[in-house]
Amino acid sequence: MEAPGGHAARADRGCPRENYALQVDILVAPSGPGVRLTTLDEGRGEVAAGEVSMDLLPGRVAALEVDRPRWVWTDTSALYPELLRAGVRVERCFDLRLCHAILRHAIPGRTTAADAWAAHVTPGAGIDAGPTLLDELTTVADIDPAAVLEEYARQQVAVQGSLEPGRLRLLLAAESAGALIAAEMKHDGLPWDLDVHDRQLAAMLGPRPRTGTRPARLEELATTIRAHLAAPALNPDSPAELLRALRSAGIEARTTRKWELADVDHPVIAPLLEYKRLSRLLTANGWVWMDTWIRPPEDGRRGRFHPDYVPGGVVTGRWATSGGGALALPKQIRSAVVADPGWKLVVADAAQIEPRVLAAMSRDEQLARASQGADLYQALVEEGIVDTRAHAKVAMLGALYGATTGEAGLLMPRLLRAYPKATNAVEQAARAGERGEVVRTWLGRTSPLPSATWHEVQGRASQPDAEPTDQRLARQQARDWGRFTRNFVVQGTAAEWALCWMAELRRRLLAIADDAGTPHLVFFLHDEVIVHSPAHLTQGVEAAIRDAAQSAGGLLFGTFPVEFALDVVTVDSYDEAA
DNA sequence: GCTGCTTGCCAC
DNA sequence: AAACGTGGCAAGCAGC
Repeated sequence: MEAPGGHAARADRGCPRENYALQVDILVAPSGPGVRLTTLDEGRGEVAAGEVSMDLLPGRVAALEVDRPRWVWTDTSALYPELLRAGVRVERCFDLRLCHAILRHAIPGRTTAADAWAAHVTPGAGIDAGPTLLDELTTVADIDPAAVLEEYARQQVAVQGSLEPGRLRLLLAAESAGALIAAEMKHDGLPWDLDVHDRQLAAMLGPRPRTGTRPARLEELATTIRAHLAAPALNPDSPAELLRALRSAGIEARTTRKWELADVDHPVIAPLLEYKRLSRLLTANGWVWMDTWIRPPEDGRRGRFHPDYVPGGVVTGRWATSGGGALALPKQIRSAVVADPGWKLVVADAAQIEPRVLAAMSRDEQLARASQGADLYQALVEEGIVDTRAHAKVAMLGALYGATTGEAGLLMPRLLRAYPKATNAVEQAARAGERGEVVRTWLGRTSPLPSATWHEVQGRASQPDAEPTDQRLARQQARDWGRFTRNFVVQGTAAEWALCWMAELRRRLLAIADDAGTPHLVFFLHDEVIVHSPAHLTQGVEAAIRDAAQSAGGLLFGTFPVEFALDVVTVDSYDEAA
């Protein structure tokens, strides 16, 4: 059986440093019907090379993996799944496609300890001068081995020539580790109990209906809604129809959004909101979704949900997902995420990760002090900055997202006074964005430049004959981009911390394996992980998760005294986690 | 029938 | 009543 713990056994786990000093890279490049493997020594000289057919590749990789090389290949997502299917895993890789995407626009800006995160001008002054083979790449099949080696060398030079090669190297390593983890998580899948899911749906919607018909509960609600609105033919799923019907019933709604309707006093509102809630559940995670995305159980295991994780899929460096909507797994159906018999889920999420990251990257000692406890928001209350935890959260998120109005806007002066370094940091990033400049994360991922249209609008507004509407539009647009760059630096750095956390965790989990199996990552979402673990190993897993978080903090921010608090629980099903 | 846009809602 | 960042996705709907 293909256990998640199918890793090649190693005698010398847990002391990688010494071994990394003797780093050997093995280049994997398509060649004819198979691949060409080229072993490089530390001076990047070729020491061995050979062709291998695709069907023999997994065996060859497994054999070579004993020496713990770093696999250098163009695209983990294209190659690694096949190795995984053959039961072969690797410890380290360098993903040329992902690293290229980072380096392509990296700016060799001057950085200092105080403002290393901050914006640096020079649009277009990326490390590499022009497009390379990877820019036109749609498939890796046509790249010859020499071109792969050339790209690798280029990237090494780019890193070496940057002003923070250490940070960039860490980012590329983390990004590449993420690519391995993403493929492994897709391969292993998230344990899923189809019966629990079906019961949950039936309890809320009624039993599974024939294809193409509404479940009983939804049909009932639709009838009630039609009666209240005197609209016998109304399809509640059509916003346009619904809006017309609401209006003829005397309800002055602008849209049919739930938060707008929630304030309306009318007997149709309650059943309508209930309809929306259930309809969403049905269309997003109902029986069709179940049939499409859950692989049925086999020999003693539960079913599995296998979403595609897309490392680097979000501009900020967060992962995207594709298929099954794994980015928004509703709380309502998390009870269907159930560990296999004899196994547990260890669920961990980083508490208030973005404020903590902001404290570290801005070197704000005051905010770092607030990070010492488990609840940073509560610390703001205890420090007397705000009066309630809710206010602390609103104020902090407002600062990170660029809120100017409402409660967040009102609380902002207090935050400015209490944490000048942290608030300044995000303000600087926002100002840079408003000017159309590039900003960078702590490890050096750079924000995209605004579009040509954006610049045109700004240009038009600065003409002497500019209309007030032009100027208003330009100001609006500049602020929009400023909010984006403001959030970019923090969200992106938090994503870097999370990548390091996972990479460190993955390494530690391999050391926990025993005969029952290897605890392994089965889910990741921005600041949260789920590890599927044999029940008797969960204590070690919890410790590994905490250790990994501390290591990640150290890797990024050295000795700066910021804490990365976690909420960690061991449960049978995901809904039991807070 | 296909494609792309809009609306609305889920997650962090 | 969206304000305030990043995404994916389903259904409706207009246009080809």
